[in-house]
Amino acid sequence: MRVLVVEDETKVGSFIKRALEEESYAVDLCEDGAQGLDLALTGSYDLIMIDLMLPGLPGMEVLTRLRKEKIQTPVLILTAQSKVDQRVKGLDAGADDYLTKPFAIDELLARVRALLRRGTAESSGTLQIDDLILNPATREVTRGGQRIELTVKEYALLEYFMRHAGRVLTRPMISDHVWNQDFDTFTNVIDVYVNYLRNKIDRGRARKLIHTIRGSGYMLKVD
Amino acid sequence: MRVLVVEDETKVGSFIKRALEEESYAVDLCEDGAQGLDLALTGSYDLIMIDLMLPGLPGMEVLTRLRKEKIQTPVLILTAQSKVDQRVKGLDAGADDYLTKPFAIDELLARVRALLRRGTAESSGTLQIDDLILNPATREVTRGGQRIELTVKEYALLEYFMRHAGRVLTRPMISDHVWNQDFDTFTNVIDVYVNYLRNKIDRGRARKLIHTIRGSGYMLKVD
DNA sequence: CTTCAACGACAAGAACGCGCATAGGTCATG
DNA sequence: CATGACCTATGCGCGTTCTTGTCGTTGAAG
Repeated sequence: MRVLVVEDETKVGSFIKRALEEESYAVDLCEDGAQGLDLALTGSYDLIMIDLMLPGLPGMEVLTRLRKEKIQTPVLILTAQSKVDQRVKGLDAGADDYLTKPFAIDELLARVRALLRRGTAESSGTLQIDDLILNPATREVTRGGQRIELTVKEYALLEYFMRHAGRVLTRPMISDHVWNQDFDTFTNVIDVYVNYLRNKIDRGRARKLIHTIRGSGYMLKVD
Repeated sequence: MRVLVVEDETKVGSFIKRALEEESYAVDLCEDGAQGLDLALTGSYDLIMIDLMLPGLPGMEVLTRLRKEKIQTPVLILTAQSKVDQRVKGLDAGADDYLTKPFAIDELLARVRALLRRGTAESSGTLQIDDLILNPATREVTRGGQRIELTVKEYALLEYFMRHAGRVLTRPMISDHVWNQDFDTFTNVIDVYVNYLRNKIDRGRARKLIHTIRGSGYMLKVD
C-alpha cells in the first residue's frame, strides 16, 4: 500500500514516514502543497495524508481540488488545532478522517488501517485466501495455522496480493503500490521478492497460491 | 489495438511502451514531432499519445495538423505541467483526454481503455460471440464456461477479432493492429496464429467461430 | 472431369526472451 | 563486527514467437 504524506514540518514528516515504512507501507513524502497535489493527482496512492497548515497552497485547497478531479483516494487530515469547525470543513470537503496534533503514532497507524480496510469491502479485519490468513492489525501471517515470518517488503507484497486476489497484477501495478516513487523499472526486484514469498508460502504445500501469468504478471488464487 | 507514442524522453517513452505491450497493445514509439505526425497521418492507429513538450515540432502543432487532415483517431495528451490552461488548450485543439506527468501507469492504462472503448461503442466491458466470452479487464477468455489459456499474442489476436466480429479482416488489417510496424509482410505468422487460435477455440466444438475467407482474410462469426 | 496454380493449413523446429534461481554486494542496525 | 534486509547481476531452462517446408484444398481453365 502506497501512502502520500504532505507535511511541511520536516521532523514530523519523516517521523510519520519512518513509522509507516516499518509497517510495510511505501511512503512518498512531500513538504509542499502544490507538489503534493500533483503527486496526489497521479492517483497511484492508496491513502493520502495532508497537513492543513501548509505554506503556499493550503491543505484544504489541495483536498478540494483533488475531489474536484474525481480522485477517490481516502484522505486523512492532520490539523494542529482541535477547533471543531476545521474538522467539519475538512470532512465536508471530502476528507475521510482527521487527526489533531499532537497525536500518538499508534492512533495514526490504527486510523490508516481503518481507512484502507474500508477500501477492500471486507470489514472483518483479516484477509484470507484458502488456508492463508493475514491480519493487517498485527501483521501476522499464517498458513494452515502455522506462523509464517515475513520481512517488511515481503509482507507489503503479500498484503497487496491478498487485497487483489483473483486479479492479474502486472509488474507496473505492483511497483506502483508496493514500492515508492524512486523505483527502478529495469530491475527484477519484483521477481526476486515473488520468489521469496513462494519459498515461504507455497514451498512444500499441495495447493500453490501464487501463480505466474506469463507475459502479464502474477496472480494470487486457489486453482 | 495499435498505439502510437510520441515522447522525446526515452526513459518515459520506453516505460509506456512496455506497459502497453504487457496489456497486449502493439506500440510504435517515436521521439520526434515531425516523424510522429507522418506516422499518425497514415491513420492506421487506434490511439495516439503525444507529449506536449517535444523538440522541433511541438505536440500541440502535431495535434492541430492531425485534426486538420480529418484524422479522427483518439488522442491522449501528456503534459509535464498541471497548468489548467495547457489542458484546456489541448482539449480545445481536439484532444480526447490528457494526463499530467508524473502519472501512475494504472491511470494511463485505464484512460487508454476508456478511450478505446468509446471508439468501439462497447460499454459492457466484456465481449461475447456465441458462447465465447472475453473480459478485457481480467484478460480472461472462456468458451462454454470453460477457461481457455492464451499467450499474449494469441490474446491480442482474439481481442481484435472479437472487436470486429462479423467483418472480413484482411491480413494487412490484422498485422496493422496486432503486430507493430516492423512486421514482415512476407511471412505467414498470421496464418500460424489463426491456426493456434483455432486449436484452442474451435477444435472439437460443434460451432466453428473462426472462418477463412479465401483470397481475402478471416472472419469471426457464428454461421 | 481433369489438371494446375494459387492459396491456406499444419507440423516441426529454430530463435528469442521471460521468468526463476542463486549468488553476491550494499547498507543499516545492534 | 555480525547479522539481516534489500537489491543487483547473471546464467539457465522453458514457454512463446516466428520461420521453414510440405501437404491439402479450392476454383478456374482446358
